[in-house]
Amino acid sequence: MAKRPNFIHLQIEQDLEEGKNSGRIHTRFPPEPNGYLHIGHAKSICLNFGIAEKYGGKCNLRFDDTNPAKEETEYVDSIMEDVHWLGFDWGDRLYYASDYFDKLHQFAVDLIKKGKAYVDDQDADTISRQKGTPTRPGFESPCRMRPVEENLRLFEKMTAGDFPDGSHVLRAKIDMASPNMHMRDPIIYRIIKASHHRTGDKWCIYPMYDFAHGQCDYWEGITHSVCTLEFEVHRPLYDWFIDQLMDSDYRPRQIEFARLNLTYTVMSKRRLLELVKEGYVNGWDDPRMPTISGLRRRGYSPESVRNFSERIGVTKVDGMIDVSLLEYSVREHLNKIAKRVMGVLNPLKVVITNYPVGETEELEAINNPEDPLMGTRKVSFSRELYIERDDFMEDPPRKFFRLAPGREVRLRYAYFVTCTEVIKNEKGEITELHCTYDPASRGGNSPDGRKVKATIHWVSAAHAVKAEVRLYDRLFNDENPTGHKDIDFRQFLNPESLTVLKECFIEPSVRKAKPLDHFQFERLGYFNVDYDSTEENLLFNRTVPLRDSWSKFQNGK
RNA sequence: UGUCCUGUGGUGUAAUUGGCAACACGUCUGACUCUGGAUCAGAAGAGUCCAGGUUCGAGCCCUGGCAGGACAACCA
Repeated sequence: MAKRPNFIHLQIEQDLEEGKNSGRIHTRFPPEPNGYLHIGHAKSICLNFGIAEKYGGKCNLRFDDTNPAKEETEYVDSIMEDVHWLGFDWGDRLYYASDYFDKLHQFAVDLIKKGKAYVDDQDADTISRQKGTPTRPGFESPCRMRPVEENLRLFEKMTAGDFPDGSHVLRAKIDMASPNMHMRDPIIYRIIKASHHRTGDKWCIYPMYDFAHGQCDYWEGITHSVCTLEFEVHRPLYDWFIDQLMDSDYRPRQIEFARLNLTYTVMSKRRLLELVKEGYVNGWDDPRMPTISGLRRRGYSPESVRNFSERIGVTKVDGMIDVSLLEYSVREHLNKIAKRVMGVLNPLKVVITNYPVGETEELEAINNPEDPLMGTRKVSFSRELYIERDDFMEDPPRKFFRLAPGREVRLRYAYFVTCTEVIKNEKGEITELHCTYDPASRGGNSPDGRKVKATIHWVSAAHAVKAEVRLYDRLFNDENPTGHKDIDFRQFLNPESLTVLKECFIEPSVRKAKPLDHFQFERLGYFNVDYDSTEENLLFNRTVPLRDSWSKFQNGK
């Protein structure tokens, strides 16, 4: 896909022109391992790794693991898997904020010695109240004037674990009257007596994110710290820390961009975690989840996610992207690569009354009309078939082109058939169709050149394999589930987001398919094989339906 | 009564030094088609948040408004 430069690229190019960092470009993707990555992170990953690729630079993967209470190894593993799946690699540059705990601690001690940090032993409420509000200045803590020696001693005791959680914090001494809340003597270290996923029980105190992030960037030689808009107001604080640290004119440049919002979805790890924990979905990788692992299981390809990221662009405008753009991106890619296959989701039996009993023949079908190199395959035809229930109407409206009593249609790659009889049960439900076929139309064309208005898909009843197919719809039925003041986002959960069809019949060529293999079920949509699928119990997920002007017409009526 | 950020078709992004507001998705036509898919051709849809100003000329520069968002976790 053609990549056009976004505003961050332009700023980087300007830095390059000015000869900053002697032409070096180094970015990083810094997730907190407290949940699975989602499509919004994909945007950031594509941006950061993309910048490195574009300018011949490097991109680090760094886990921001400064809060042992929320972080787990499971998340670390999933994040690495997802970044790789998207097609990016951090080489030997895998880092953790926890790699810098010693340096950070030393830096804190240095700040104390310089009189720029102090231990506060007031409770959280009091400290919070003293901070003021965005429109009112804060006032100074009585601990602010504590002598350096005492601060050093207290911080040492904090480090040694002599104090309980929450009893003491270390604060930077900046300006309680600053119009920027983040400069009002921010807390930089707090006591958390929890075991850390990497450092174990070595530490009782942990740096705050704000005290770690900028310094990690600095120590890693990051030239461009790309992050989301909400950190814009933190930038002066990060700069303040770097001011205390820097020994040359090198300083990472932070550039903020707008996080991704998608219609009909929620995009915060906290809420996604709630959906998982409360059982509204079946785990982080439920195909209805906007997580990278969910999209993967749903059948999205890495290419389609990357193309989507490219297409939406990068700006500072906090907007909302239409999911239809994401869906367009998968269809676009899958159309090129997915093998075509015939499958009947809601089967209706058809008997070809003039076809010999017990006979079977092989017909040739094209695997992908978009790509001749994908070749052809044989599909078996016989007297008893299944077609899609939706492809027959006993009393069709004007614009319905498919099968109806007395009407002739083409069975794809096979024959022209005409419906001669509709069989019903006592309840008046259609159970079976009788048709006749035209032997001269073998392969799908009639020698006399007569036309049919529709081609429908089918499978041979005797040859088809049974499969379970899961149809997914959007998880929420409101465009902006979290955008309503007094209504919880769960209220907008779509009760029909998952439809399980257990009696589907697919042509046998899919039997050996492996999990994650993509298919187009002709005329229906793109489907992929689920992780839980086996040769005996085939299981497909619908990635996205095909564009469908007939259903659009129907719904519009 | 703050600080910072952002306002361009329905949505998302472009517009070089100030020079006919462009592209994609979506929508609607039509062509073609053994997928009501894909493809191809075309159409509608904004005068750039508002008001002034500078200029031959402003989406872009200046002034003043308005609207939306972020910031008051010992979260990141």
